[in-house]
Amino acid sequence: MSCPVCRGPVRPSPRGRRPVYCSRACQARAYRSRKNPPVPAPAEPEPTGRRRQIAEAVWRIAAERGLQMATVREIAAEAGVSPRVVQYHFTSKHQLLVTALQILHRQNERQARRRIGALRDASDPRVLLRSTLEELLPLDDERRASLRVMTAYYARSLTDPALAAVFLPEEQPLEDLVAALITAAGARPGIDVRREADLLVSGVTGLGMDLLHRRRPLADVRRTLDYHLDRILADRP
Amino acid sequence: MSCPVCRGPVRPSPRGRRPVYCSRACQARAYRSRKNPPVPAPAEPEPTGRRRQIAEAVWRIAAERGLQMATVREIAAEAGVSPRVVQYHFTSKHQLLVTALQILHRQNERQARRRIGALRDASDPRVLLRSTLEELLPLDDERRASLRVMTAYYARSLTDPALAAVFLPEEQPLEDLVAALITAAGARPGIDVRREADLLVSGVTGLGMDLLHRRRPLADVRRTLDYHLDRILADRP
DNA sequence: ATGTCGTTGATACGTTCGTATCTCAACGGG
DNA sequence: CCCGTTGAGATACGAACGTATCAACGACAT
Repeated sequence: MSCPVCRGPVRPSPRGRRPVYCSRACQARAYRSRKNPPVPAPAEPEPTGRRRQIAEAVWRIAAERGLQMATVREIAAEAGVSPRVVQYHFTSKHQLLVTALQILHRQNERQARRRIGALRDASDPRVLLRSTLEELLPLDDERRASLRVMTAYYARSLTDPALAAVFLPEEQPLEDLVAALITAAGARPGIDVRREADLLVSGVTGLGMDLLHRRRPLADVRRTLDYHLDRILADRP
Repeated sequence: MSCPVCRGPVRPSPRGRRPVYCSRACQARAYRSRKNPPVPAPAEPEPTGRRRQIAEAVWRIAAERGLQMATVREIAAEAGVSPRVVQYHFTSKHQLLVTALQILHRQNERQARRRIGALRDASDPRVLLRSTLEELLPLDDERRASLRVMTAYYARSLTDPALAAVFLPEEQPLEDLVAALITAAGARPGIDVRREADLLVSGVTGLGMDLLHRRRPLADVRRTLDYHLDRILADRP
């Protein structure tokens, strides 16, 4: 209950943390003597990805336990920080949720572009189209988790304009891309590329949700997809 | 090469034409649904009274403000009863949410059957098929609200086995119905009815979600649906 | 040596949550 | 007439929620 430097009395504060030192001078002196005998330096691996680190905690909680379990205290524990740190880096919980969705949204887009871009040179347009569509399916743990998070956010966005704004602004670049890929791969005569792209994209979305629920085996989805690609695309020589 | 009825494997025959169905029973079932498309009895009426009154309050709150706003006190206020009454008629909040989902699920099915059944006599199979698919779209306030509620529940069911159990147990009667309706309306040669039904149902589900978000105009969805029905079904005389 | 600034720790505040408890009115059969 | 059962009101309780407050910290500048 006394100042560890000058042994003098410490005035208690009416609120918040109890003071340790009796004055700013004693605090500085304690700091200096603590630093002079230098410790090997614990070396922090984290530069300052605090906001991202916290956002990732939101994703994990939302994917595993649902968005309603993403409380400030849970998020902080999952991120390995104190609740105060969450509070500091995001002005409110709502803003945190919106930001976490924005980051995930951008990352998904970048990830998909990267994966598809890797195939662009080496393979034929049909493989490219198929990969683009499969990008929407929960084919590995990462995409499954991401799809679960996006699903939770989608439901909440129906009653939260700030979240809806993250989903909406773009005007259907995915459908455009799929339509372009169909054209590039060569459509059979009589095929309306736009309408086929519309049903393919929304259909793969729906099939992905069935996969999440395990309401349908993956092989079945693959077979359905193959059938429709065969149907739409002209035979290769 | 699987049975279009039960999806099981088909044993090839040593003589003659390759079998399409895995058993005589499946062949007969396909014939029956081809001749007389399903849409069975209107089923039993829903329970009335306090429990239903409270369940409806849950739906309204979930549709308008989201499932996370459905607290016991809010539900009671929306239903016009005291919180104690909610507590009395449902042992816990979780059981209330599950029950509300079950009732809505059954009601949706009954409603769809009724609406489709009304068309059964007067119109041709193509109209029947189209109406069945449009039943999944938010075409009026009632269906829009219902779809919003079901979407919220779907998201939560990913992390709640009791809710998932309401969605899962049935083995794809909707896809079966659509497949039967396609067969009844007359498919073009080369069409795989099963695969078409799969993509149609999941596609309409995805398009319905786009409609909820207003990410896509209704006329666009209607045109996409028309295109695919034209593509699948043989021309009528 | 002290000041500044971005960051974090510990705790407090006021509210709302789901649920439990206690109470009473109405009713029907013995 | 008593008494057990059913339905519902009023209120309490402990936990968890989002957020607020302020001292302490560590790096750097002066």
